[in-house]
Amino acid sequence: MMMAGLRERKKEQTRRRIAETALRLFDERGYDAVTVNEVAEAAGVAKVTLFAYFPSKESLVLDGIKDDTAAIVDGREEGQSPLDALHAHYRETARRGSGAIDMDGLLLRVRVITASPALLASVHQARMEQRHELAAALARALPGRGPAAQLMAAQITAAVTTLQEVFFWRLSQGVPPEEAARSLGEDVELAFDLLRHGLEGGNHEKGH
Amino acid sequence: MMMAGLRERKKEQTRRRIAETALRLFDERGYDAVTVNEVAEAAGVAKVTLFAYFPSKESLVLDGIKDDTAAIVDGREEGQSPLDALHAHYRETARRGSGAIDMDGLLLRVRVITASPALLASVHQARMEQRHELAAALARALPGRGPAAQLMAAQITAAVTTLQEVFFWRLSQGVPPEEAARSLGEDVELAFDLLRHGLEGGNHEKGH
DNA sequence: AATAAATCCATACCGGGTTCAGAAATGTAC
DNA sequence: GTACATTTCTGAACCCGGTATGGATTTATT
Repeated sequence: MMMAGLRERKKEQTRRRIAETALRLFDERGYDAVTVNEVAEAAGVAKVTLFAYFPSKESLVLDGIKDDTAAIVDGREEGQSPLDALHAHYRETARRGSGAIDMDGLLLRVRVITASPALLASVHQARMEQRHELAAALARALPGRGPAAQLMAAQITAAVTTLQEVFFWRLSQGVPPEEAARSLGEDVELAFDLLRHGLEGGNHEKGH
Repeated sequence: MMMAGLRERKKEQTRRRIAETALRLFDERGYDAVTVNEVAEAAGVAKVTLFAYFPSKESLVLDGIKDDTAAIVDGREEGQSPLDALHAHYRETARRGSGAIDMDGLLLRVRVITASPALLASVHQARMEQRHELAAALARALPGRGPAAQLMAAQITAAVTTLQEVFFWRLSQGVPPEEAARSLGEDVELAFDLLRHGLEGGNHEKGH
């Protein structure tokens, strides 16, 4: 009859316990200084069990941090340009931003990530894959020549990435979430203005 | 009297032997499937010795593949904008391109790299560092607000990266080097046009 | 030939990650 | 509640990349 499974509840519980233990230890002593054996022991499971729940040490931190730009492009409304769709999405994200998700957990994660070169490398790797998917989506959206889509995807991904970085950098500097969210709103407009009209186009105080 | 060092010659020779052996094995059987022990053995040295010459397995392939955009910006002529300096540099690179360096060795390296997720991740990591340096250089060059410099650095790095990728992709598809170099020249102009005037500015056939 | 310095190597070790055989827990049937 | 199948967990051994160490070999100088 399979009635909501007690097994599955325990599994989820164990999974959360492992992830939380790991994040706490990483924050206390640094990602690289904590071994997965310690995490497993502190969480009360065996190393093998830990790796049954998480495929790698990195995934203990990076579980579900994606930002699927390709899906946004693919799912845009008829007649809307890819750039407009992305602009609308990130404008909306910035507006929601402040109160929506739990800032504390997120900020903890970001703190752990930015403190570890290994995790940063992994994040970057994920972004590369995302960029390739976006390039494919753009090529679908505007079937012109290849290199243009790749160049656009690269620049868009770079801009979005930088928005995230600047946002979290502000938060880590102690800027209160509401103000950081407001600045993010401004940065989104700046970023898409740069994307649309170029680095030497507008009023963003650049000489010659 | 130190007469040109026989020691140093032997060292260089050993170093080359290790690197060439590694590249050959990686190309034959794949980077991940070859252990450094095998490389060391095939090159006739001990594992420890290999790591005395190269700091990591990756560096056997990625030795000296950087592309220092920050230095180009810092070393530009008086009155020249950062973007112009970079544009001139890559235009020149594309012109020289074809005959200058040994395409075969380079192409072999690129083939090995693109076939290995681990190496790709490492390349990407290096680019991230390069991007941060470029952001610092841009902030020095045009002391405006912070986020703009970071956004510009991100977009420029993304464009340059994509130029390389498209170039090597063409080569790997069998396009003859001279033609690939010519296409690279065109792509350089396209990329900097996009950078200067934006993704929806010019004549690069984008509809919406 | 003697000596100082550089180079090399065997071995043992560490941490991340996997494999495997079985122990423990859970679900099901009687 | 007992018996059995299935899932989950575990300890131990192992692989690979990388480091530490102490000694052996080669090279350069006198």
